[in-house]
Amino acid sequence: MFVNELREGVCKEWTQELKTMAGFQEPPIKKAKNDRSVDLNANTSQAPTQPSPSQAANGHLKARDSSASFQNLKHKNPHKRSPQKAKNPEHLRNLLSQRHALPIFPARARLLEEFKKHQTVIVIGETGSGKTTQIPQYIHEERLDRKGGICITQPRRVAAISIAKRVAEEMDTNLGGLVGYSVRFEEAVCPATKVKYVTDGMLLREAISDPLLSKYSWILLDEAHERTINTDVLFGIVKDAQKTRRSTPGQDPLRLLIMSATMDVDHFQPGRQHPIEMFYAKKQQEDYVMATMTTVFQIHREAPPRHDILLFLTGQEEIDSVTANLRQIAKDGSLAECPRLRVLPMYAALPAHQQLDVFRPTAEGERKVIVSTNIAETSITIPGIRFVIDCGRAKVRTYHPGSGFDALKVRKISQAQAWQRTGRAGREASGNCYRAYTRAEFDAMDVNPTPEILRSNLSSVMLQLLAMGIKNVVTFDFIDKPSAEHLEAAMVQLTFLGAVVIKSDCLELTEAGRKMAQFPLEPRYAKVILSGPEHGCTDEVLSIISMLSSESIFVNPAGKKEQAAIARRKFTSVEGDHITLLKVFRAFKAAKKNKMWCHENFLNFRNLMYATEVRKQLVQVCERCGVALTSCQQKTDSVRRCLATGLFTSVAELQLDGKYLTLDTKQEAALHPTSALFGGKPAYVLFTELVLTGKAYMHLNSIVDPQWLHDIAPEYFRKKHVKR
DNA sequence: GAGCACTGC
Repeated sequence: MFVNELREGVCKEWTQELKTMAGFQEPPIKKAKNDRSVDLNANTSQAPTQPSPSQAANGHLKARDSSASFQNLKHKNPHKRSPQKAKNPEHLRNLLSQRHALPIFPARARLLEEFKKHQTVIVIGETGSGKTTQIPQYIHEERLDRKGGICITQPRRVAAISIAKRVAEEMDTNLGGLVGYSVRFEEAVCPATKVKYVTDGMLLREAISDPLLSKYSWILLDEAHERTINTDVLFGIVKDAQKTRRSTPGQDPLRLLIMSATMDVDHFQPGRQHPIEMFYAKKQQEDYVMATMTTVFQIHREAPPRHDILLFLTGQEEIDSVTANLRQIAKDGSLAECPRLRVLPMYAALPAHQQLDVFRPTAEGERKVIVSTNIAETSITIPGIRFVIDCGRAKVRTYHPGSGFDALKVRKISQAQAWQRTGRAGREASGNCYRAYTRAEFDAMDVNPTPEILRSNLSSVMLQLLAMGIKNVVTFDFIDKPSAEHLEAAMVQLTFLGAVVIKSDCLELTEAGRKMAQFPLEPRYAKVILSGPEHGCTDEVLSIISMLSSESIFVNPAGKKEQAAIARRKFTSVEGDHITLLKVFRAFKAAKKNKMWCHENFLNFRNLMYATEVRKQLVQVCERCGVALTSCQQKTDSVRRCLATGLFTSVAELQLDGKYLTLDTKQEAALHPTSALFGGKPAYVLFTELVLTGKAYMHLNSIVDPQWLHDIAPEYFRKKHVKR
């Protein structure tokens, strides 16, 4: 490709809109309320976090943050003081004045009044308004928590921990005393804990053993706008518990606060955001990759050096090819007058040192162009960006119940994501954002991304709901109801696994199902563990499933592919990937969990340590459920047989033409090139995951014996005409 | 012969 082609490119005309996007005299972005209409029952009200009459009339308020003290709370704990210093009266006075300066403070009395009047209250205010740290304290100060504690959920672990630390400090108590937290693998609580910050997943676990959440008199679901699958499910659970407690004599009422931020203010906070000029494509672009590349050079010709560009594209392949093209074109003579162009790719699979390259400051007379996936949308912040170019698309993983596929497809992003990308241009100074789509296309985008619960396999959710005593999952109060097909598929899977039986049109949990729900795992993996004693290999399957719960174990550094392949061969098993993982785990243990050993063997130390933690927890659940910890040592075919008890609906059969068809839904599928079985042609393979990318690939596969399949589920496999 | 990105129990 040549510069001339780009000069004549399709996207050189832009319409300019929204002169300044983030001025904050007026909220710059007019959007629909970000939270979905939350079903308000009769005794529900919406309380503003600031008693401004005009905004109160609007039903909710976008509080403005005048103090910057909380803004980075999510990312780091800003209080690295010694505990002794907390007793320092001056420090305490300082903390108190900070609390009083928060936007939420003037609304304190009004909020408490609403809390006393209504059992469910929705509080909308931006991050930094103080709702997460202050509201629990207000409730405690008013002694409204006498009959039970306050539990505040967070979608992320770090947030739960760091906010608990801050609140303990403000309340001048030790963390783990009056104020505590509880996340997986880590907690700081005691019987006297009244204010507890937890991850949403943690509270969901708690609800399995105590569906009425009887320890608490207050549940605060924070960051509800993020619509994580756990917060969504909790919403229904808590409402259910509230109803039951209300109608049960002797039960204390359960009070529910839904706390949500609106995306616009949340992501464009004063002090963190400079004005951004917006540009839309004048007409619809046929080739968005080409359009964005054209724009790079338009900017490059005009903008001063060190005004860096962040270009959002969808995936690794696209990014690598665009990076190569841009580097090639940058050598063109007509660009001699321009700053030197440094083009850098950015995506999760990139080796760590290459990822770090994007953070290196731009040199004098140079310009950086970062070509990134949506990893740069939220997860990382790159300094120096003055221009954002947005292709308007991203890859989204969606589960398809009909075929059992997880599809990884390029889709239009939502308006909320588009604004998130835009915001990346104005972190340090005023910036510009070029959208490679028209204003009309933008308007046609969804306001928010599809909630996770509508894109997921629901078998875990359904098992959890049943374990909490929710009889009819179909009538459960979902904020967004999953389709009948999704619910049906989960029901079928749970039936196959022997977790439920259908009795008089209702699902009933079996004894095995009740045990399966105890495991923090997908039901099919829990089933494998329950089958452990029968096959004498609990120990082995625990290791394998812990490894499957972890991120990738193998490291593939660029330039050392050969050595990595040699190292990997030591662990590779002809039986497949599961036994390969088992061999790695055993070797890791034998090497005494040594970091250097991992490095030498191209294994990811952190992820192996994580697997070790998961395994420890699973062992505890086994002990609690009476699952015997048997071991088969070298009899690895028992291990594979055991795996098949939970994964038997994920089997593919070799056809005469050398391709594989899944037995369940007759989909064509191929062994993934990273599989230990790749290149071989076993008659039957068991796969862990089926992902549709270029084509349908089976990930993490093992050889299975068809006879085992008939032993495990005779009727199912007779129908599938599997030869023994 | 191929890998969107997170989070969580």
